[in-house]
Amino acid sequence: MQNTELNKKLEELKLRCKKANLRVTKQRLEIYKAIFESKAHPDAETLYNSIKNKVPNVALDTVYRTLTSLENLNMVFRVDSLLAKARFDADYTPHSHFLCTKCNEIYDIFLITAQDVKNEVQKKGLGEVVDVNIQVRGICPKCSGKN
Amino acid sequence: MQNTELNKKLEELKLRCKKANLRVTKQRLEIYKAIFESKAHPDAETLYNSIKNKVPNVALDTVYRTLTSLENLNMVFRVDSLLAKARFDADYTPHSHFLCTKCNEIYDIFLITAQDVKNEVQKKGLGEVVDVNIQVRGICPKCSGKN
DNA sequence: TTGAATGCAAAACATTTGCATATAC
DNA sequence: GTATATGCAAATGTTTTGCATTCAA
Repeated sequence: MQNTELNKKLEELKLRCKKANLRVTKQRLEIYKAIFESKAHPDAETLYNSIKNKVPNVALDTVYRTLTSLENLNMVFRVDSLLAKARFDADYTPHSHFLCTKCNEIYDIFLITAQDVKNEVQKKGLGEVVDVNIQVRGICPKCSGKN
Repeated sequence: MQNTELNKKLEELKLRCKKANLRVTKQRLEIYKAIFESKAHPDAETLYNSIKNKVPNVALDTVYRTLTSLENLNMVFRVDSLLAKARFDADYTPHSHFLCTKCNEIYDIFLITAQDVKNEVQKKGLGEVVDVNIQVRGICPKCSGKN
């Protein structure tokens, strides 16, 4: 019995598809497998190329649509930020950002941990730190009340 | 004497322009002012609209070019990630990402602080946390050696 | 059978680039 | 005067959408 971990995940994916009334398609399974098996945090086009041999006629837009559904099923997530556009800041006092998924607002939050992260990365020799970007996604107090 | 803080910053901007052999233009000053004065982390189009009345003929691409130069001068920075494309991950074990600015590689790094951030945000009532995204930008050990 | 997923083509959107003109120095 | 920045237009690159067809349930 090989790939137990992957097989477990694939069963989980099938289960979640069923719960969400989504169909289990070859494309969804192959795209998920490709992400699971890669350590390179692939983008849509990379995934498209890596599954072409298994799903010859697959289209790039199917990859995009599949990524969105896998994301909604909480089977994959994006490594970059959720923001569609670049947004800018001139405030260099160390702070983090709270991105509200409801109102799309970005709030500055001040945490004690940004410097800690920098220290920890340096100390562990993981790389030379230029800056630390802590993004917290969630629902802000204003939106919490609303339905 | 009003706007001392802003004026200081504008002087700093002029100084850095001179050092970098960049010209001090009305567009650069106005775009910087608009970012400095806004708490909303504006995007390029928002900035474009907010300076139109002061620089009537300004073009959107000038805003983009100016944002790039302000970024290079370390007068502003982007709130979202540096990644041009969305990249995906299927690994839900709590981890952070080290983005190397040289090789463009994304490395998983395991820090003790992700959970701390979540706890701190919840405790302070800043919002309901869905997930914490810690991105560290820098230069990875592999690239550190190279020129 | 039937509604959801796919493939194809075209559109949408943010961002970038080429080039002639305007402008800071 | 000269090199850089700008404005305009067109291009680029990623992602999304409309629609007819295919396919999982």
